[in-house]
Amino acid sequence: METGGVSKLTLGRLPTYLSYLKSLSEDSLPNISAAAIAAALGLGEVQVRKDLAAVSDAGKPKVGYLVSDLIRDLEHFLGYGTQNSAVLVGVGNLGLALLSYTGFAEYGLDIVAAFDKNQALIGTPVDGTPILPADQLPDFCRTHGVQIGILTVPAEVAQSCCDTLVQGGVRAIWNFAPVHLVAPEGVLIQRENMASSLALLSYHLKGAK
Amino acid sequence: METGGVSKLTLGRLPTYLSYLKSLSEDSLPNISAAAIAAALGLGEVQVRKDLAAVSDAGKPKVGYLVSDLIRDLEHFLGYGTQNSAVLVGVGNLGLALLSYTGFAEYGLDIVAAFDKNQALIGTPVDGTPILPADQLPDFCRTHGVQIGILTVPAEVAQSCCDTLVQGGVRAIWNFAPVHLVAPEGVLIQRENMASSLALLSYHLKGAK
DNA sequence: TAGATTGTTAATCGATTAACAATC
DNA sequence: TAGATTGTTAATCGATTAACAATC
Repeated sequence: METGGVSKLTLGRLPTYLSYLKSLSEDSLPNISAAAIAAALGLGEVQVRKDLAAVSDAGKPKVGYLVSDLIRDLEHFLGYGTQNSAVLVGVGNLGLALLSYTGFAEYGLDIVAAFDKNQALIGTPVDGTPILPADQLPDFCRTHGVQIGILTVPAEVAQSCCDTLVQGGVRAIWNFAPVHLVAPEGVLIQRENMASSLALLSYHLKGAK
Repeated sequence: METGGVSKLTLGRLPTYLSYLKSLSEDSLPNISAAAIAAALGLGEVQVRKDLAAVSDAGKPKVGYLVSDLIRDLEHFLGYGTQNSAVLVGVGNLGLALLSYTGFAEYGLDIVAAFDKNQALIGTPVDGTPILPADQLPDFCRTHGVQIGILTVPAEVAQSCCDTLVQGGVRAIWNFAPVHLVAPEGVLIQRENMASSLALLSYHLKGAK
């Protein structure tokens, strides 16, 4: 998959830099070196420099980076200025949690509606987000130009929900269901694989006796 | 970090194989080939074979794998038979969602208690899990031999909660807070980086015009 | 036996790291 | 100027893939 000169791994680290820099911005020092960032985040110095060089030319020898400029460049590169509208499909426990999480706006994500097939849930908005019947999903996406679908449905129905989202013109899908999804060329499937994380935890404990 | 001959990436794929095989087990065919698994999961054939070879010797030329044997070997390797007790710290939206998610038991994870500093939450169990005051955290972990800590607290307090967990003898931490945590040698920090996923989604959309 | 499928050894690819050059 | 720090070019490392050998 092409990401325009920036590797997926680099791209995945950029939000970490950004959030670290933001946590710093109250502090008085206007500048920071790549070495300092690396130390704070437990990364290699050269890696940090290479990552940042791909995104910003605000670095000055001897001085380092101006924190505010670097924040601006990272936000611009990540597209956090422009909001992407999203729909959430599947208002179970996890879906509810994501709906009521207020931090997504900061990442340019705007959840405009949620969908569920359970009639009992429909009509009562969660934190201001309306919950609509599942059969309105494709029309809603088309009408509102929704670009992102968040899938928090059971594994068994994830693929069919994915298909419906694609029908509706959605071009990126954040999949929390523990299954592999198939979608046409041009539609990004980003899987949040919690089982994978759990495996790493569990294996570490097993190995450590 | 050592994982005993199996790379982190391989290890991360094993739960995917396992869950796919389980979804298959109702079907009548007792055998499956690595090629079929690869096709279903969108992976390379050789990669699947290599991953499975690290975990099982149930593969037979011409026949493939006996699904039930492969499931057994994967579960054994991942340690899903032995339950690991865990505590959850921070009963906000995400914490609540994880508490009420019933699927973790399948992965050998047993959340035995949750902790919060908010008095209003304490005392009322969520789905059978008691919520206790934060100051009892280290003692509880020691007394109950808790091995895993799940951190769903705000970024600002994540490091200090992490330290408390380590004090309590916890040896693996699943961190949902958007910060880098520092812990002593031997304590695994597994970060669930949602911001990273969002960056990939957002960047894909930006690139696709 | 022939062929399908596994498992392994060697080649490729991509990301990280190390060494160096550039510059404020 | 000297030194700190950036940015880049080359070397290393690890994972994936391709080619092959083994075997039921």
